[in-house]
Amino acid sequence: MAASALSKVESVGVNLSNALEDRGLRRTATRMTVTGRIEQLNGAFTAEQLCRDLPGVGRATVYRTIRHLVDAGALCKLPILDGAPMYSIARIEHHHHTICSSCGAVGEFRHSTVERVMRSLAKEIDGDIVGHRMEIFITCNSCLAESATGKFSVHV
Amino acid sequence: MAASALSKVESVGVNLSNALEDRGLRRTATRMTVTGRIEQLNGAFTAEQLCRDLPGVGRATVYRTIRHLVDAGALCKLPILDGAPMYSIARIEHHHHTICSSCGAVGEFRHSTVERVMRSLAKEIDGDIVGHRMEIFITCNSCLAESATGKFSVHV
DNA sequence: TCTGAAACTGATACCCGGTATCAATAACTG
DNA sequence: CAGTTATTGATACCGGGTATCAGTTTCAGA
Ligand SMILES: [Zn+2]
Ligand SMILES: [Zn+2]
Ligand SMILES: [Zn+2]
Ligand SMILES: [Zn+2]
Repeated sequence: MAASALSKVESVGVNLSNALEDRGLRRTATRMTVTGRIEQLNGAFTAEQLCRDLPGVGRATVYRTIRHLVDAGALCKLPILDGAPMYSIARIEHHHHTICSSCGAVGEFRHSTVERVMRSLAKEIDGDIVGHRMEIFITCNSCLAESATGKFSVHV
Repeated sequence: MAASALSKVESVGVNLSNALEDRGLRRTATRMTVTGRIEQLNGAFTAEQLCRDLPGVGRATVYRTIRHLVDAGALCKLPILDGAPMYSIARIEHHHHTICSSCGAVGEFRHSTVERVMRSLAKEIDGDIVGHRMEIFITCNSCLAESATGKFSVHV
């Protein structure tokens, strides 16, 4: 049988504090607290959310740690129109996001056809393609149940 | 001959002040100044840029007018990771953006294959798809010439 | 044309997310 | 252990954007 073009993003065992260490940063207790919390969360989060979850850690440190992780490629940063960016653990693989327009829940997916199309675009776009980003706005199943009102704006 | 899957976004004659009037807003001199300036600019712009261009118009009014235009669907708002969102006149058609990672220049395009793929994704994604967004990061031709350093970050 | 209600404007203060500063502290090195 | 360097977090600050609100403009109706 043909494999589906859509595939889940594998939850590769990423170790965030190793990612920091690999950048020459020290493995401190505070950083372990932050990375530990991020690893506990299963899904996307905002910086403020992390601050709330870790009242014992200074705001600056939370933001700095997130920035380090993004720089290390261990977190991906997802721009949210009209809102703070969200972060999620970046598995090694390239992927895209689904965002529930109602509750803001973020999911990840890969789709081989999408990537093939992107590749084929290269011939037709002016300039050198250096990357791309794609988000699919959805109403997630749990929100469908409650048929909530839109909270995130959508670029249709 | 077969039409290319890629097409330029038509520069439909959009009248921004009409768009405001259609929402029940008054056609004031200040608003004409703002919409006039936006129509002069050919391409994407930031709110601050518009404020600079129109020192005679209050910041609040510039931001309010932009918001009205976005609400009216006459401007599209493009999230820029690590930067202020950019706006461009929203032709009626659905489209996507190219962003030069080096200079920030924004272009628009449509690609029928992309839309077909998005449509086909509907079967495989959990929840109801309500929209999508896609940006292609490029190094534009003029930047290629100067091989400038990256300024905008890219979600690879 | 006058008049009052409603809309608009812009100076201001404020909010929010995020960052620079910097003195105090912790972590390494030898 | 002592010196050096990295880290931390309180604080002040910054940029983008919005709420407020008094003064001005618009406009429908008399
Ligand atoms: Zn939802
Ligand atoms: Zn992709
Ligand atoms: Zn460029
Ligand atoms: Zn599309």
